[in-house]
Amino acid sequence: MSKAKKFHHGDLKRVLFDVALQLLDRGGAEGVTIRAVAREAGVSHGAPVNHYRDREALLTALVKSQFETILNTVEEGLSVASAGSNVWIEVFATALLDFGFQYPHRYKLLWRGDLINLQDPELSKTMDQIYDKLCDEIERSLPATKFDRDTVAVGLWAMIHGYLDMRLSGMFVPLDDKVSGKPRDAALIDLFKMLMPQADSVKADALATK
Amino acid sequence: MSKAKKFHHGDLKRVLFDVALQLLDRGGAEGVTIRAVAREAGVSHGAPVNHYRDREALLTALVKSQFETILNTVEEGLSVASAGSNVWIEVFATALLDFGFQYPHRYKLLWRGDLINLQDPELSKTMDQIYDKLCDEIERSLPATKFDRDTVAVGLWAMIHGYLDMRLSGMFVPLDDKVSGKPRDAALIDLFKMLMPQADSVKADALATK
DNA sequence: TAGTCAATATAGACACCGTCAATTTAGCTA
DNA sequence: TAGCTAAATTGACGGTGTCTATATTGACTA
Repeated sequence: MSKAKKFHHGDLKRVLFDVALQLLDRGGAEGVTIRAVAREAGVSHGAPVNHYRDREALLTALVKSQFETILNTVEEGLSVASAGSNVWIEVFATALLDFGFQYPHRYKLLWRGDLINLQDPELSKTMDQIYDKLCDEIERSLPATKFDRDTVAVGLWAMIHGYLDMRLSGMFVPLDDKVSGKPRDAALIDLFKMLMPQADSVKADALATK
Repeated sequence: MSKAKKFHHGDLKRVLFDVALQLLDRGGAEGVTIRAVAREAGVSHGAPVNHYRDREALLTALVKSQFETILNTVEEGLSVASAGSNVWIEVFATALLDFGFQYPHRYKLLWRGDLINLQDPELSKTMDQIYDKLCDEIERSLPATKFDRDTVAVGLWAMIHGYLDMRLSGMFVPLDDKVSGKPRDAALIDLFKMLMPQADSVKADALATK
């Protein structure tokens, strides 16, 4: 007999997870309270402790699953990218940007180190996998530059994350790039591509904005 | 007679502000509660409402003051920077990085759009002033590129903010750049400088493809 | 000097929250 | 069927923000 459908309310752990994700999308991390999740799941406020030790554990589970989603998106994108090109920049950037704009509250939660358990080994592992994928691609397309591949990896991730974070915090109004006419996020990707040395063709492509 | 030192506990508004900043540095935004601030100020939990409408107003006041500090640092740095050079990149980046590493909890609060009042006109004004300073410098040192100056401004700010945010969230371990031997944040500044025309041959070349 | 009054501070209440402890329930198994 | 154990309930505790009614203060006025 599977773990599911065993007790009073069936697979409560799954229900709690789904409800929590729903509440997150609706009202942000602030709205994901143990009591609200229990209420929404039709269960007493003390029930969740049997499945998630505390609020931190619940939020950590949410974050873990979302990083796994992002990892999958990145892996899928890279699997169809041609080697040697710097399509990986777009793959990685759009994976984050699309996710962030589609699920702003989920994205914000990813970086709430004060609410989740950063020591969770599964969480670290998933994050490392994403980072390693990024580094692998840099290594392949940037054999030797004056920059450490980690610096390029951190630089790209930082720029994308910073842009998303500021946008999702409502800190500034997004306008299109006045030169290329592209949305700002696309212009930022082009900007970053300029840092890639061997990409004369790519650079030309990036700059050939009409 | 000034507003200060007028009632029961003297300039309570000032005391509340100072205590709140202290609590912020100690325990992050989570630790800045109306009741804790009142307790620390030796006053009843209902007293603060006379000076800050609610918690959001108190936190917004903190954020406002910190952005003003950053603006001052940027202005001072720019006042001694030679025109036409790329020094503004360092001035802007180090203003944020130094502030963030010195006061991590203050920095994190700056971007907690869910805790503060983003509509506050004084707050928007200070943020706009910082952004405009940045754009002015870009305009002066990058007369004509394929990129909108706003894209360069957003790109720099996003990269610095993203790096700081990830570092302060405890999301990754900082290592030195293996090529230059510099700390990662310094390497990121160098990375960004490559986008500026008068620095290296690579980007001058790229920009020449206009 | 006595009186007025608005600004300020207090104290209590309410509805939340997370978490803990004691208790009851449900489902499996021996 | 009896017993065992995981799961769920219930109630409590201390914390939070914010709202009320009440009391105090201090500055100005008559």
